Amino acid sequence: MIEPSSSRARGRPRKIAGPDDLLAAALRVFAEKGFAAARLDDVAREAGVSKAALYLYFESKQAIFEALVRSAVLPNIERLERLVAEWRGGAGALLRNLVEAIARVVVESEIAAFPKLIIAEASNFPDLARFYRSQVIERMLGLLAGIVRRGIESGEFRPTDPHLAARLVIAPLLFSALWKTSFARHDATPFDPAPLLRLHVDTLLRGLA
Amino acid sequence: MIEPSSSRARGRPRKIAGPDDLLAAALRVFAEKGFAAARLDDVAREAGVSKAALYLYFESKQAIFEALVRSAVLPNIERLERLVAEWRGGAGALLRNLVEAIARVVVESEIAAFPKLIIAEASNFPDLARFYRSQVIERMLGLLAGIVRRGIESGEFRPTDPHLAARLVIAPLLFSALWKTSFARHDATPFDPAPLLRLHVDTLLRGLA
Amino acid sequence: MIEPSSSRARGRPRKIAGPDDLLAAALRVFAEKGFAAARLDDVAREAGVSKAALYLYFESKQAIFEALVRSAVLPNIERLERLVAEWRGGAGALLRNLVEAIARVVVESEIAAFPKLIIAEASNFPDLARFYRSQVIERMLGLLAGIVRRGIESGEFRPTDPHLAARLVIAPLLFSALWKTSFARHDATPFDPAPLLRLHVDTLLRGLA
Amino acid sequence: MIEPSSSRARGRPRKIAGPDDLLAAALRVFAEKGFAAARLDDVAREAGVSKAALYLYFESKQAIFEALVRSAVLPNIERLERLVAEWRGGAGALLRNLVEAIARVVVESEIAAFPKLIIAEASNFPDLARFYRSQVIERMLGLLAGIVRRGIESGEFRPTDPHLAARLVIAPLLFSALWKTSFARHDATPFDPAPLLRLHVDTLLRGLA
DNA sequence: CATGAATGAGCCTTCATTCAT
DNA sequence: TATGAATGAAGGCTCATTCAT
Repeated sequence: MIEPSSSRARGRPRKIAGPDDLLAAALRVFAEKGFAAARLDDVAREAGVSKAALYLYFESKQAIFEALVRSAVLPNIERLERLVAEWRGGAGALLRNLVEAIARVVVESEIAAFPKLIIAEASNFPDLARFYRSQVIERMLGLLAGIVRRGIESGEFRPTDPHLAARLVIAPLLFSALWKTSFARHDATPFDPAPLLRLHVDTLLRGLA
Repeated sequence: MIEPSSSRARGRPRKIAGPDDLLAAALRVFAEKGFAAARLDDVAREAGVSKAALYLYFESKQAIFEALVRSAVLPNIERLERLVAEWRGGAGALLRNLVEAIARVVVESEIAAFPKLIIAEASNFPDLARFYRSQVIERMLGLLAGIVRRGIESGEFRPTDPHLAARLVIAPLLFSALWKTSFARHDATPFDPAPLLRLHVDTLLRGLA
Repeated sequence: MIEPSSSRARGRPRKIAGPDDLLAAALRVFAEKGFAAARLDDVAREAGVSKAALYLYFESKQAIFEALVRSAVLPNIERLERLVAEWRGGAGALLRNLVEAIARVVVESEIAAFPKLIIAEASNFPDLARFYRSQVIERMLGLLAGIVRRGIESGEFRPTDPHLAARLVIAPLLFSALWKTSFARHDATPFDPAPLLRLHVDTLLRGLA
Repeated sequence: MIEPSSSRARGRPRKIAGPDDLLAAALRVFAEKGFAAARLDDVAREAGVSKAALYLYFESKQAIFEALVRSAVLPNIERLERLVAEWRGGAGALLRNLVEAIARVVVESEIAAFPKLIIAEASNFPDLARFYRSQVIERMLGLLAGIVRRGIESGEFRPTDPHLAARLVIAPLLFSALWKTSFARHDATPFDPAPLLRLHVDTLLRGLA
């Protein structure tokens, strides 16, 4: 998870920048410029360290990018998987809950920038794209497909292909994340995906019923 | 529209490369690498001309990118607007038709690369992002919102916010386009968004009914 | 052979720098600083071109070094081999002639810098060292060993190991080349290996007799 | 002399690294890479200390190099001068003895790397080159010239320029040292200059007789 | 004494852009 | 119109050197 010093001891004020802070800075710069257009000068300045300091923790610019992706996604996926595993209730309500949970992350954290970054650089970093696809996308789609399947088995949903339905669940979330990172910047009113996602869940649940 | 020499005079076949060919080559390279990582060497080689020749038609790399975006989107938007204007029938059937029309373009042409490019470079080229948003996104969303509004007025759809519903229509199309350009590359089976989009329209129309 | 424009058409004044000129400049700078301490800025300035121009002809700094070594040695070796092949006379006189020929090259050309460069960088560029050893050193030692063997067979020389004797012939020549490139620079009187090499041949021929 | 802690107080074994150990490590690294390509990281690791520790004893990388040269050569020169001063016998036998003594050092110690280092860096460190030339080369040549002069005066040698003859004595020794440090590395059989140097002395003494 | 962490300066390399032909 | 050749302006990366502990 990319939060400043999230792995540091609580309560003890930190003086120096650790790898997590560097990754947090890198995320901000990469999210802004994209990987190729981002300059390590900017990442270093954003982190408050010298450019050379980046090389104390990472082998190369590409290694920073890879560490960023690898470090930021798993905790969130795992949180969602826990939410699903512990759920006691109907499939529809779970879907609604999941979408709201994801929406909160999209709104509040910088994580919304990852889809943009992955999409932009997938063909330049095929290994990373494969990693992200298997560790994030497929796991999340699998999670959603499982919920849909449960809903079908319980009679809550009509029979459909759960894997396709999972993509239908995701699509407006992805839309919101991309909109936030790419277009919302210049809007007068702050970006709020909540109404869209409420309508999304309402409509989808009706559609699947 | 990015087709080799599509805007050239009919009847007089050309051998040498014109601006449209250069843009077609640029689209292929930009789609593959992204704007920043793309080299004009590659664009020139892809177009079969010298690197200097690019500067006979365009002021700069950025100008190529802008001309690319500006040239490629309007014809398609206009085609869709014509399709909608000429439609005689229900709103649901029109939505289904529109989604299918867009899906065909996504599958068959290189146009599917534009969303990726725009999303990736929106913050580096705010003017271009604004242009794309107003000329493509807003027009398309407006089109769809109009259809939804018509459906609501005719009683075909339940009352919803047409602008939000329009985004729900778009989201799986965007998902398909991005999947094609970023992840489908390494799949064994060729990418086919048709089943997903069929389920999408089915579910959405049920959900909006 | 590293001579400005040696491969250019005679009589037509050249305007632009070709690879040979770049190598000639590189030799001067590498000879002065050594490979690692040499800056491509210096090579470029010495050649009168921009630093980027070096990359029109060579892949990297190392490639320049390798091309330099590979291009400069063969013509000279071949000249010596021709001299030996065409020799009609005694082994001793041939040795004296060879040493004088080499001495002239050492004095007049920049080639004397190669031993220093190879010796300094042999362990950093093992492939290049192997190339130089097999294409220059071994060939030259073979040439000399052959002459010594001829001298022994003709009774001109006493029996000795020709390969060792060849090294004895070379050693003062190497000494002279290294002295020129490393120590003679700061001497008041210009460096002249002739007296040393005269004594060398005199003494060696007496010693081998 | 570069031996671990050779100048330390006798009887008190030390565990931590002193300046002599650092110089010994520096010699190994410089001999391998050359001065410019050697990294202080490597020197520190070779010495088993931190990179910062080098700066407790030396002002700079260049200072290490200079201390290395200054410390390593004088003891050996003095040993040779003592050997010569104490010699009771003919000039030829003394020469043979000297060459053998030097050959042993070349084979057994790392000192053989100095000629390579000095030759490679002479133009980058003119002061050091001057120091080495006056304190090592000139003294050694003077020593040898003195022996030759004695041999001429005693009638053992024919009249020649003693200074030139001294260079003839040195040349194959230099050749051996350079061969060891630059080319012998990749040979299957270990490098042994003894046969060459035996033939050298034999031939030279005959030649001077 | 000793070091881990940090950095300023500099170098190799790339690439969008220009220009003479 | 078209290009091969050339370059200025960075950017990634390295490394000798410093400093707080």
